[in-house]
Amino acid sequence: MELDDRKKRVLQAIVDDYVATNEPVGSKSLIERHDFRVSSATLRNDMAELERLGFIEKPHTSAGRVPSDRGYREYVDSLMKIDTLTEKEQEEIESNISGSVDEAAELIKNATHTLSEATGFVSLSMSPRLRKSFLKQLKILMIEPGKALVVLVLSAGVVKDKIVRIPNFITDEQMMKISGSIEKNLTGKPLDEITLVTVETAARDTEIPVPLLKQVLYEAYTAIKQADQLSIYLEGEHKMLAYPDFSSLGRARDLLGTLSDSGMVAGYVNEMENLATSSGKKDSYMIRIGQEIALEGLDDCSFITATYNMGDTVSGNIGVIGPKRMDYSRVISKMDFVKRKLNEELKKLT
Amino acid sequence: MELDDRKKRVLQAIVDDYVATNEPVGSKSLIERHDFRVSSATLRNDMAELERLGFIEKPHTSAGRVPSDRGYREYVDSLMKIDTLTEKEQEEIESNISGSVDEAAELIKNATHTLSEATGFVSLSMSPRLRKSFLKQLKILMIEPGKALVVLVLSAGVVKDKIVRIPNFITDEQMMKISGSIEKNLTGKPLDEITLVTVETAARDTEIPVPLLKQVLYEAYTAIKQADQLSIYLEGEHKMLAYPDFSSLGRARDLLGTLSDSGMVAGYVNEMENLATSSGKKDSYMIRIGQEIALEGLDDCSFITATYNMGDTVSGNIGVIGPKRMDYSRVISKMDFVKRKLNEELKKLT
DNA sequence: ATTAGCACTCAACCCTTTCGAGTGCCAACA
DNA sequence: TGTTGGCACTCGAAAGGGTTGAGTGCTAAT
Repeated sequence: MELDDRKKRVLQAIVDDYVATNEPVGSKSLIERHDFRVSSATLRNDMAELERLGFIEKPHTSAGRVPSDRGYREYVDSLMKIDTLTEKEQEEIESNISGSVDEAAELIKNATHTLSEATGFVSLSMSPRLRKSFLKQLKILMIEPGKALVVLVLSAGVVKDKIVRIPNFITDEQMMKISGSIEKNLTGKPLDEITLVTVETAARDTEIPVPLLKQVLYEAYTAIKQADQLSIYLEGEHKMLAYPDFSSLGRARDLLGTLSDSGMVAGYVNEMENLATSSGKKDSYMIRIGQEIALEGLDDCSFITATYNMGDTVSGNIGVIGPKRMDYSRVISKMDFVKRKLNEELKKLT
Repeated sequence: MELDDRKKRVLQAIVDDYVATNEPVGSKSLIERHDFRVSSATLRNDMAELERLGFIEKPHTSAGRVPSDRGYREYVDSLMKIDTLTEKEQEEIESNISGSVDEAAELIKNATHTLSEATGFVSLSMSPRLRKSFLKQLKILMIEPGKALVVLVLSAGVVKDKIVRIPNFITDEQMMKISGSIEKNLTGKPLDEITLVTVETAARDTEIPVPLLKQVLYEAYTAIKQADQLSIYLEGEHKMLAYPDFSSLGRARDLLGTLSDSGMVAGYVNEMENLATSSGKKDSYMIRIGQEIALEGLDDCSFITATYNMGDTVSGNIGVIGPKRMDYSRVISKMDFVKRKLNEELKKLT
């Protein structure tokens, strides 16, 4: 069921035109805009065929054709050619991302912001998946009686901390001992190999009374687990309102409603990432179109993600959500460029 | 130019009805819904007068009346009666805010979330203004050569940290000395009294080579200043789309566009707070209506803020942004309750 | 000061008409 | 067999026109 050459061109032209004009495209206007050397009637036949195959559809009987999800899919998979950014576009992105930033989190935020600005769409980033990063330091600072700060330094230069409750009468010195022995025994271990048991055995030979010890260890453990938690950063939601695709209040509300549930979006991105990783087919970017996205209200959107890297074992995602009627080529090339720059900058931090 | 009694009642009724129905209210329907003991013609006269005075206006010649900004102002200033929350409402809020949370930031976020849920509007919180809080601890942790973590513990239990660059060859011991003497000399000082000079003099008598010292001190200083920076947290923007007041795409876009510029909103809130503080008239809450709000796109909104407290010297704001056609009484009482609960919980943390 | 009555206004709604881009299909053609 | 011109048909969008009804201001009487 391969499409013949002209049909491919027709589908490509339909997507291009529809993206550009937001009007269903008809056989006649196709002829006008493109140099097909055939008549409109011929195209009509081709279009009827494309419709039969499910690549395009008509909003109503007497309107032009519009690409279906499958049509877009075919387009991004084999028809579009990724274009390259102009010098100016590159510079613009570059100047926004680089800059003297000392924390990875901020850098990633910058990149996300830049991505949203550059594409005009919603952009997002997932915090790095730290479960494969390893512990470099663990300190517990006494803040006041009953309260301490657990500070974790992880590979890839990430620092996390958490305020925890501790027994009131524990001394500074005891705390040093505990954190010292946790640190000594767990340094170099990936986070996902650290369990409550590992923490407990790590601190076994400090001579602290067990009940005291237990609570501290438990809190240290939760601090470690918390560091491992994913978070998501979303930006530019309001930009979606500018696109006619969401000019119906209802659609816009559904969309923004879903996006506002950042936990849900994060879960979805994560799931997709896991799926892609485990299935082995790891492209440089990943596209979900329309109904392929298992999130309510995103039926008219496409969701494009890429993976950034921090060191060898740690990675996260950045992504863009826009109307599925988008200029995929531009968006992908921009995202790719942002990703590359981000990777470069992240490398500098380590 | 005091309004006579009946005119007050008329204005009040108009606001109430308009808030409830979102339809311009006419003399006849006023009579039906309220127990005025006069005829519609009389009300028409009153309404004409209220319009002349600028409290109400007509969308078009032959429609009913709608409160003007000034009308709402009069309403909130002297007509409305704040109602009390039902047990159930109270419980709902209470259960959402309390809970075992160890960090103030998280608590405030919870409160903001609750506020948005309870009102159905956009809610926001400003981070505590820490300039009046004082330094309790300052530690500098070496992370790796050239990189350190400055950890500040402030009064009111707030902890801030920042990764900074330091000279490569500085030793652990030297660092201890530096942070030790900064801490010793600055502990107890309010943040806003700490300047680069104070920091430098604080560490004067460590025997570290000056160039090294200078950079570390500078970084410590920036870390302190950064802790002092305000940030804002906004939630529930998408909820505004549910209100007919923003059913025009244009208005909705302007509104969400402005709200997405969180720096701008933060600046505005801060400015208002300063103004209120300096002018001395410190109410338990503060209302800005429609055009009174100096932010683009919020012409149809009202902006209500209150102040929460962390300890004696530190405070911040929580607030609600909703359509100006809102049930002020309910919103205010809810916000007030959230504020009180938040204050209670914050107290528990210290 | 209040009221009944009346003429007037104007957005909202509904109905109809017109318009035109686009379609499917067919018969003719290379 | 693929391509083409021609033609009848479809149907949403836009434009026009009439009706409705809630609401108003004004006036004269109470």
